Formats: sequence, structure tokens, C-alpha cells
Amino acid sequence: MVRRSRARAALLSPPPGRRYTRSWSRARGAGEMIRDEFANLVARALASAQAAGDLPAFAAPEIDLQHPQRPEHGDYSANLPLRIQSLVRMRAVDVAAAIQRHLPPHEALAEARVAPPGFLNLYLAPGWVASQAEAIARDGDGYATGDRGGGERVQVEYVSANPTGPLHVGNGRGAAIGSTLANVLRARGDEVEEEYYINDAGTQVAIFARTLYARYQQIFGRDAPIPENGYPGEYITGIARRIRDEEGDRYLRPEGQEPDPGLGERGIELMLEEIRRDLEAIGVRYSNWYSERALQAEGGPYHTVLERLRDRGHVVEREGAVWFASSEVGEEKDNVLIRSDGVPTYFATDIAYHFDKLVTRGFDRSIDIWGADHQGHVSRLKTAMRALDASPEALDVVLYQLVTLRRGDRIVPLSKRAGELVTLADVVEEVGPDATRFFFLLPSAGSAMDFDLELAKRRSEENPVYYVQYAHARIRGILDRAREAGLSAAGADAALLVHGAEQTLVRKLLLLPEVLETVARELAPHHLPHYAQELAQAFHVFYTQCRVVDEEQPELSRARLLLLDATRVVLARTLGLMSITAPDRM
RNA sequence: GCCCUCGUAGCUCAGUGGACAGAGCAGCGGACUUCUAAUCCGCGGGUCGCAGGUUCGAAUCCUGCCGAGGGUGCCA
Repeated sequence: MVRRSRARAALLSPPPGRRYTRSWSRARGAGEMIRDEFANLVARALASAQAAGDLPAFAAPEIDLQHPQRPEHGDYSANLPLRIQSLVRMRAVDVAAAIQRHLPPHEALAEARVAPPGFLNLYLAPGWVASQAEAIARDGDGYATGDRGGGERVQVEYVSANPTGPLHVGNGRGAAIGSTLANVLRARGDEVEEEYYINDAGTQVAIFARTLYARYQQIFGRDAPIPENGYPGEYITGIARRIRDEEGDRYLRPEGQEPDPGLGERGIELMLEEIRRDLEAIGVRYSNWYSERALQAEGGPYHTVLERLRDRGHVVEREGAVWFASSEVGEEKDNVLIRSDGVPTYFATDIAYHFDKLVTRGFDRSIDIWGADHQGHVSRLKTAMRALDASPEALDVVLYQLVTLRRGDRIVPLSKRAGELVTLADVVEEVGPDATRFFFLLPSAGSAMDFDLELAKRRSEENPVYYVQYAHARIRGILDRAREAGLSAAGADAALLVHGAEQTLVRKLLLLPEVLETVARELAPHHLPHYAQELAQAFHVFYTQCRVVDEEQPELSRARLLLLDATRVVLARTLGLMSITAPDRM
């Protein structure tokens, strides 16, 4: 996996009076990214080489540091010489050598090597690596947290499924992506709110209410047909039955009359209760539930925003409908705001909703997690924000592709066929919340995913979630064992961690801040489960190669217990950010 | 028709301008008197959909084509 760090050379003259010493005791949070420090060093070396006339003057580009795929190429690698060789009319290896000569010393840097065709490879000092086990263990749950984010007020909105039926598998994917993203942004120092937008107004809700009334009447023996385009699902009968059990026949009206609006409202309430319960089962808890009906209330955002659009001349009336004249502001076509029957479209209320987020409630940033079927909506919504002088850049939309449910080779149709699983709750019940979340998070949002129930359910080596959790449980086991033997990490000398497996493990631990940075920058939570697997693997290898509890070697045991403390913290944190449990035994 | 996303090992997927393209699973062969073998070690496996182009360098960027999914003025 290649990750990069960017630093602008121009901004990076060393702070006056600050000396870089070889001492490993200089106070620094373990969460600070060593990659950034190295990028910093390269930027300073470049500037100093230019000042000394070893390199010509030119506008310094961004310094990208990468993790080479092959360990012999170092821990970090700069390709800057290759990128600027034609600009400076020099051979890349000579550029690399010039930078190398001017590289300031750094406690973590053992060596920098020039490698053809012009890479500058940086090698971490093993002693510094070992010392980081202690720094990470000391930081504990505070590792890789805090002030690294922008400190912005961010709102993440996800799922927001119509409260007219139970959540399906696709909603689960949105839930996993949205809540994990929120967790990561919060960990990095943003002030994050998670919100569910309740579509409790509009046509779908009206159809739901009519279907519910039909089912309700059927319970009382009436021959009431499901309305045209009504919801065929059995679950509505369940709701009708529950309302009958709790409130009797109070919603029953003489045959042929319109249903009592109170019945539909009660139905939506019950549906929302179920949705909330299903989401809580996979560790999702919202800070706010926002009602579309409230949005549309007299004097509410919908009316204010529509007026504002109108005032700015973006609204036209045509063919009995009210349109957003979006073709005049860069869109391919106009879009309907109010249909000819007087009912506002989803688009119109969504404009109001997002204006409310960005302007009225003043979030610095709004991140929406949508299924790919809403893709066409992104551009026109941003255009609407621009037309309202709300910053479209403050609105990010993460689109995730759809989910195919499978059992081994067999595709499970998402139709409502009896006996087949369709709801999120069914999946969670069958495979468990941890595996459900892990599998949803594994593929990047942009790729369509197969959710294999058989694999997710399997409690064996084939299932990556247990591989990761097992690493945590194993560490707990060793820690227990150490306590029985009277050993602890107190007074440990981290410098003893020189074994290859120990060094590899610490290097993985050092990656967490970079992974979180990538997740936050790309809004791509799938890096987290991949990292979790890499980390678990580094631990399992360590476990097989390095005995921890060894009463013959108490010093080494203490050092390794320190490493285990650090590893356990990082593993638990990584799992926690995905809202997956870190078990003490399995 | 047009727009968006995707196409990488048998399967599920990472990698999206750098060095001989990676992981897990599946397959084959090894390792438990030792802190949990839900583990570890080794082996085999890829014209990165196809064809051009840009670049010192392309799975990655551009163009065209093929294939899958989604969208496309009064569904959400």
C-alpha cells in the first residue's frame, strides 16, 4: 500500500533556535506522523541545496513520500528527483545525491540512500522504532487522536432510508461507511454530528399509510385491497396487528372513508423504532434525527429557501409545475421543485435540508453517504447550493455501489420471496454484528460488493474478522499469563526490541495515523479493515517467533509486554473505529 | 443516445503516475510435549477488459471500443 505525505518546501524553513538532536528522549506524541517529519526533512534539504547552489532555483513541488513495496528500498521513499529531473536539466540520481548531502540529521533517520533511476530512500533507525513501542503504549487510547483533523464542525448524514419499511442490506453498507467515517473524523479532532434524515413526508409515506390502513381493516375482517403501488410486504400486517393490540379499533372508520392520519403517523413511528433498533444492533447511534415534515412546516427551511431561490431569479413556472432554472447556471437541464399537483419534490426539500445544514446550522462541512442510485442528484444539489450562495465545496457526497447478497455460489434475490433473507436485521442475526460491519467495510465504496452470507457466517480461518479479533484475544491471553507469572511492562527497556518480527510489528503500529489520515482525506473507510488485517498478521508472526512470557529472561519479557500493550491499544482502537468489538478471549 | 461508477490471480478485493503488480480465501506441501493451530512457514497461480496515445516511467492520466451496474425535466 502506498501512502503519501505532502509538505511544501517553501513553508518549511526550520523554526529558529530549534535543534534536531540525536536524543531519543525528545518529547513527541507517538501519534505524530514520522512520514510528515521525513517529508519535512526532504523539503528542508531541497531548500538548503538550492541555497548552496547545488540545485538550481525553482518552485518547490510537493514532497510525496511513499512506502516502497520492497523493504530493501527503505521505509519511505522520495521520487522528487525523478519528477523534477527535466525541470532542472540534471540526472535524477544527481538531484537525489544533492538532496541527500543536505539532509539534516533526525533521531528517527538511520540512513538515506540514492537508488537508480533516482529515488531517495529513507531508512528508519531500529533504535527509534523500538522506542516508539513505549511512546505508543504511553499514549494508550490517545494514540493517533486529537488535533490532526481540521477541528471543523462536520456533519455526516447516512442511511436516511424511508421509514416505510425495514432496512435492507444496502442500507447496512451505508450505515457501516457513514458511522466509521464519523468515528475516524472525530478521532482526528473534528467535531462530528451524525444525522438521520427522516423522509416522513411525501408520496411514499402516503402510500405506506394507505397500505397500513388496508392491512388494519383486514385484521378486523374487512375486505380491503392493498392500494395500487402499495407495499406488498408482510411487515405492514405486523405493524397493523401491533397497533390493533395496543390501541384497538380506534383508527377504524366507516368503510369507504379516508383513513385517520393518526394511523399512518403511528405506523411511521413504529417503523422508525425498528430502524433505530436495527442500527443500534450494529453499533450505530445518531446524534440527531431530522424530520422532513418539520423542514416543511410553516416558516421552516423549505419555505425560506424556496423564497430565497425565487428572489434570486432561479425559479420559473412552466407546464403547471415550479422549476429550478438550473440550465441557466450550468446544469444540463431544469429540475422540478414543485410538481403540478402542488407537492414538493424530494429535490426541493433536499435543497432546503442542505441549506439548513451548511448555512442555518453552520456546519463547516456536510458529508452525505448515498447509494449509487442517487448519483444523478449530486450535481444539481451542488448547483442549487451555489445558487443560494452556500458553498458547494462544503458538501461532500460519498456514493457506494449496490450490494449483492449471496450464499456461496447462489445469489439471494432481494425480492420479498418467502424464506429468503432480505432485511439488514436478518443478516445481522445470522452472521453477527461484527462480521456484518467488517464485510461491509472491506470493499471501497465505489465498487459493487458481494456479501457472501456463508463466508461471513463461518467462524473459521476463512473469515478475516476473526483473524483480527483473535489477535486481540491472544494478546489478552498472554497478558493474563504474564500477570500470573508476576511479570509486567513496568520499567521495560524498549531498546531490547531488536528482533525482525518486533520491528515489523512496531512499524505497523506507526502506520495508524497515516491510515486515519488517508481515510479522512479520501473519505474511504475501507482502508481500516485492510490495515487491521496487516496489523493482526504482523502480530501473529511476532507471536510465533517471539516468546513473551519467559521467566528466564525477565528483561526481554518486560520489553515484549510493552510491545503487547502498544499492539493491543492499536488493535482495539482500529476495531473500535469500525465499531467492532475487541474480545478478551475466543 | 448522453452522463457517472466499475472491469486486477480460480473467488472476494487492495493498489489510481514510480522500482520485479499485492492480500485474504480456495488448491498443494509442511509446522502443535512450549503464552489459544480461529495460528505460522513454503509452493503454484495475473497479456491489470481490448486498442491507441501522453510521459524518463502507465494497472493508475487521455481517446476510442467491449462488458457490468446506476442515472437521465414533475420517484426517492
